[in-house]
Amino acid sequence: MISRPPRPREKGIPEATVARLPVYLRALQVLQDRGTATVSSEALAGAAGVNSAKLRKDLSHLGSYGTRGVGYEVEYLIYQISRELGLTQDWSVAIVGIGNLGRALANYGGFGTRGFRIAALLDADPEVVGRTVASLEVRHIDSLEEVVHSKGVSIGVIATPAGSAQGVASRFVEAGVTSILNFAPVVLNVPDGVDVRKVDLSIELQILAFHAQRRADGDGREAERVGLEMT
Amino acid sequence: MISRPPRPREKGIPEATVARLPVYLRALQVLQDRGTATVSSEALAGAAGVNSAKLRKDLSHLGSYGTRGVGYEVEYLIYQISRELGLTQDWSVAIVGIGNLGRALANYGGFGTRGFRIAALLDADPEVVGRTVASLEVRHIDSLEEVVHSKGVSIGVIATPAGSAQGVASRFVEAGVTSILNFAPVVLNVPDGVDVRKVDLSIELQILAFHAQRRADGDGREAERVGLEMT
DNA sequence: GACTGTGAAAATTTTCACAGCA
DNA sequence: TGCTGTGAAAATTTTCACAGTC
Repeated sequence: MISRPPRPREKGIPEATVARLPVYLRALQVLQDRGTATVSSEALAGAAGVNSAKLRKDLSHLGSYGTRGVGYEVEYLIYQISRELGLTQDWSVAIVGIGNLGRALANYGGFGTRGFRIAALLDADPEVVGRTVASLEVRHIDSLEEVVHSKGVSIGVIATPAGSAQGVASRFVEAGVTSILNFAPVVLNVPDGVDVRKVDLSIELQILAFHAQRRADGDGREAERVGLEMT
Repeated sequence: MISRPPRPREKGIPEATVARLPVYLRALQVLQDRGTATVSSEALAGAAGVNSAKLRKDLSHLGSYGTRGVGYEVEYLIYQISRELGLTQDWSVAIVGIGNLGRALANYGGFGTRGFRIAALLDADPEVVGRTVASLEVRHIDSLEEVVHSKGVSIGVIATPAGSAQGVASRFVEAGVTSILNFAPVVLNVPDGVDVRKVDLSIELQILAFHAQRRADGDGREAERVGLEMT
């Protein structure tokens, strides 16, 4: 145990913090590209869109990587966050459902953000199978299990229609994939130990609509107070 | 004030609750399509992937729409949630950036989830401008302001490359759009009162990677305890 | 003097557990 | 009896404010 490099905090980084680390990482990479060597919590927080106390608290969960009176060394912090997020290794990703969205995802350069590699594209439509997308040949969904094993896929991305998503998820799980990113508008049912995240356009729109309406209502009440009638 | 229909809770629905209402709504619509008239908090919570206490607490913020001993009437609850989310009116949406992703969004049927209407597609590339996507002609980004006003756009969707996103956001804001859904991997800077939500593939992947690594580390420690050595 | 790291307080969110009603 | 609605407790997250260190 003594010869191990001292991993600062083995356990218990709060979920809310984990969700923000990628944002900090991106901000840091922008700074690095600009040649900035050092950054204060204030400045980094600004670039990441959070307040500086939160940023410091978040980073403190990883360890003491800053220097009082100075700030954080950009390169070092990038390395530490990357390591914490598991980006120092490569994750193999399979995308199922090569429709408009799947194609967009496959071609999305940012996918190749260091740490992720698209290992396979799968679809059920014979029309699509065999085509080349993002320099990968689309394979038939039937080969999901084979592909997962041969390519060591550890993250499955589901970009199918809603109706097919649960089936694909179950097959991923069955094949041993325990991380799933779901773009289909359904709640996936998976066993404990499987991590599902969802990205859902219409949910986001609905949340925006709620706030927009609240703003409008507020204006309405404003008008009432001033003596106008609403219709 | 007395002749108004009694709006249960004018104010203060917790943000966490707002974020889940769309999920409940979708689950309810599935139930409705199946012809279910009534549902218990237990059953609806199951379909939405949350626990029943949370569901009941969430719904209690809207008012008392259930019946003790029975459950919730599906149709009525759909109406109440829709109204709360502002889906009983139509929201005009403009999408900027008609690349792979923008096309996917434009063609995404679920967009037309009652309440939203794609009013315009905009792009900067002369190659793309003028083409027809999802039965809409793509217009040049220069007409953003004109389109926002003439079509009454209230939600702007940004699907441009990272470098163009801030500029587009500022133009949206300048034109009076106060709700923005951002797919570009940058933090947008907007004034108070503007609501930005972001959808970010690579952040989601990184969060998945974090948990996947943690599971793997756990297994490692497991192995250690059992006397194996890691390499 | 400047800026981090962090206890402690405040705010928010989740969960519990049961009173109350159909 | 069965299931909602909700106070109260627990857990999590955010914010404050300042001691500690470079």
